[in-house]
Amino acid sequence: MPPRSEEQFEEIRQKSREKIKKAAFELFALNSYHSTSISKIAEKTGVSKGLIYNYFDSKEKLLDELVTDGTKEIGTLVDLIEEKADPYEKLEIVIRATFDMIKSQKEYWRFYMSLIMQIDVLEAIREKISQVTEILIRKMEEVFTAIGVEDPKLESYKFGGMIDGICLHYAVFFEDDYPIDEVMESMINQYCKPKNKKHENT
Amino acid sequence: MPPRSEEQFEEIRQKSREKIKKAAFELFALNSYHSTSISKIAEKTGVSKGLIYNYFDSKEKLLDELVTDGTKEIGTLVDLIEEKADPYEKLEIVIRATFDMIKSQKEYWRFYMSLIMQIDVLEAIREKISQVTEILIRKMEEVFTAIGVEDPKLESYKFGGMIDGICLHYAVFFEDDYPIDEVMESMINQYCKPKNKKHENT
Amino acid sequence: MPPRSEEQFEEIRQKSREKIKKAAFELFALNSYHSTSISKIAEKTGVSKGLIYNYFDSKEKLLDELVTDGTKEIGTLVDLIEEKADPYEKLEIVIRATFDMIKSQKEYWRFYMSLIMQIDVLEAIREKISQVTEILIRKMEEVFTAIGVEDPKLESYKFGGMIDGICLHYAVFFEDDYPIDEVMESMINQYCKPKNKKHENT
Amino acid sequence: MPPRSEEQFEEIRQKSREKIKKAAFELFALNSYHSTSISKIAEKTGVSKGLIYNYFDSKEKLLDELVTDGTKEIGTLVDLIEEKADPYEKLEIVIRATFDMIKSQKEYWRFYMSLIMQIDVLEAIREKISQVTEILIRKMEEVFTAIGVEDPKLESYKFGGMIDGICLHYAVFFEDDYPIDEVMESMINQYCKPKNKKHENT
DNA sequence: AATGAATGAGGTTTCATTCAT
DNA sequence: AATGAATGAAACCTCATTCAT
Repeated sequence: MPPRSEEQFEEIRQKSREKIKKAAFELFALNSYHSTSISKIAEKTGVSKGLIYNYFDSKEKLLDELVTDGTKEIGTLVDLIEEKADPYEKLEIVIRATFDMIKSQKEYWRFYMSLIMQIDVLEAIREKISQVTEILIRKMEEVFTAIGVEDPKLESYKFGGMIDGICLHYAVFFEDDYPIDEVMESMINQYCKPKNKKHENT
Repeated sequence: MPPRSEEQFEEIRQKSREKIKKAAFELFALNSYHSTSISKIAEKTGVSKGLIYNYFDSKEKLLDELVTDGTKEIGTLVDLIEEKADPYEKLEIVIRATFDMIKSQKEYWRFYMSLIMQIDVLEAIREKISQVTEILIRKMEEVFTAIGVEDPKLESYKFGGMIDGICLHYAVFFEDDYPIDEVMESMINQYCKPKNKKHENT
Repeated sequence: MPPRSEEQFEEIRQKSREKIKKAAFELFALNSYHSTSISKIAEKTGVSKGLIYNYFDSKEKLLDELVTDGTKEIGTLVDLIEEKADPYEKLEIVIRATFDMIKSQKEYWRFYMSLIMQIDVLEAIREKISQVTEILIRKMEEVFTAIGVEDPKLESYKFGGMIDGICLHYAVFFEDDYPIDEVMESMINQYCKPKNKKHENT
Repeated sequence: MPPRSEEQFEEIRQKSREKIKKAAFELFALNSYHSTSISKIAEKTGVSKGLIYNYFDSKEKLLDELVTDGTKEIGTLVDLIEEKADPYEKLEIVIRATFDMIKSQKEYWRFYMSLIMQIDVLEAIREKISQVTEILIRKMEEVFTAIGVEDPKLESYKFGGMIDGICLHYAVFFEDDYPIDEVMESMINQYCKPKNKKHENT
């Protein structure tokens, strides 16, 4: 009677890891990294404190893994862009995808914003998040070049700034009364329609 | 017959208070509120832990005072806007003043961004910061109404978003290679020139 | 598959709790609540400071539990009274039980006396102790009524006062030379013999 | 122009000392010795912390002086006894004087009770208070001998116990509903009337 | 005689982490 | 794989006391 196969064990391990990460994430997002104790995570997960240390070397490593997961998810945005050919559609997909993501995971986003602000929360984490932003802005530069705007680099900085700024206001500054959908449509109107005059006239 | 005059005492007090606030501010900004201990503040200030409690009722009150100081400063932005009559000039002064402020006090700004992200940092403090943003956006709405854009409210949200987003990228995400001055001029070009065509054509 | 059974854990917990309570009690009784630090309790118990907070939410809760334990014990006195039918025997049992208790647990009693005197020791705790005294005095009033003394209420206040006063002198004021047994017998002589003359004559 | 005569200085000193002692006493009585800080005493007195240390070597010495003052006051009780010749009147004066004192200075008495319970509050202080009690009980023994009761020593212990017990109940245990006057009269009735029958019959 | 800024030891409490089972 | 009792460093905070003026 073999107790359990290797895979079964591995599956149990994975499930436990995920449960812990889910609980930790929600608590970190809701109450901040510092005020969330391992005890609370264990309690919310329904396991013992000791078990958490079976899966994660330390509280910081647990955080690190959460962040890595998150940046991966954001990375899919880049893939979405590649799928479209038309630059205006590329802009639109970036806008829509970003706001969809933030709307469905307000807490998530707030969490990442929160993390990046706290230098002491492991410099490596900060960099990871910053890099994703930078990559996106570089990608947008290509898009604006394709469209043919005057200064694609600066346009891309402003575009990226507006997106992140709106997200910031929506998720963090304003409590519940932010007209996120209308603002999104307004952005799409502004950025994703060929400005005929400009092209025709110049 | 007090041995030192009231004024002498007041001067000593003010000096100590300022020294403590300065040290606290720098540490909070660099390492976050939670990971900065009173001990570290005392050490950096060069005084005893006890003295800090002579001047500030608690760590939280100390933070509160720093925030109040900061929001006061931001409040002057509103005054600047009132001084100008032309709406385009109003927009320009907001852009210039904001970026000037953030350039000269990168750490300061980072500090406030950091605070607002940390839910557990006393709700009252967060609100104080949020309100300032909200006031500015409402003010901008008036300006866009004066200019006669189609949807002043949404325009104002986007404008405010872009400013804060750029600040965020400059002060937090990008290390040192952010072309803040060029981006600023580009924003001024975009927002502060009468768009003749629009008005003429429509 | 818990490595130790629930009962094993429970047993360990109970043992630790009791050890801590015992040490705390002795220190509180000897040196007062306020001058007994958690450090000292931990040291005397032979555990770490942290462990005490595993079992008791705060120093005050620890005190509260000690008091609750004590008042329970005193409550048994009331039961003893009910067991006897004759009022004189009731008086005798109160006297004997009280003095027996105080003799065997001088420190204990001193502790409760000490607590009730310290206004700042959580009003709720003081009330708990006061109530027990009040209940006993009301009970004694019934007994004196049954005996038929002139003013049972006042007699009961005096009786209760004498008992507590003697206890106070024995446990707190006089060091070691208090003739507690003789005083007790004298009280029994005074209170627990039918005063024939009185009843016969009047 | 001599600044001030030696006596004037001394008078100022005495006044300040008294003001400080009064404030300290009230705070100690109301909030306990441990929770009363030098700061609070200084504030209530209207002087600086430093000045208190000009007059009293330490917080403990200040307490010591208060206790010494108090025991002196109680000492006058002994004098009162000597003034009366009749033993019954002696008993009555003790009862009346004690209850008068406690009624007019509930807080005062509570304070002394509180102190004696806290061993760590300087053993010397405890002894001072205990001694006064002991002296009174010895004096009462003489009185009961004069009256001719069977066992004057035990009678004296019970008498002293009853007085202190009633005081304890009145000042500490019962909040406001203690019939102190009636209990006092009842004690006088019990102890201060010649018990003819007893002497006549036996 | 008088002030109050400054100190520093020590108080209560929290919590990441370890480890015997 | 899993438990939770136990640890100990470090957090915030208080306060008796000193001392320059």
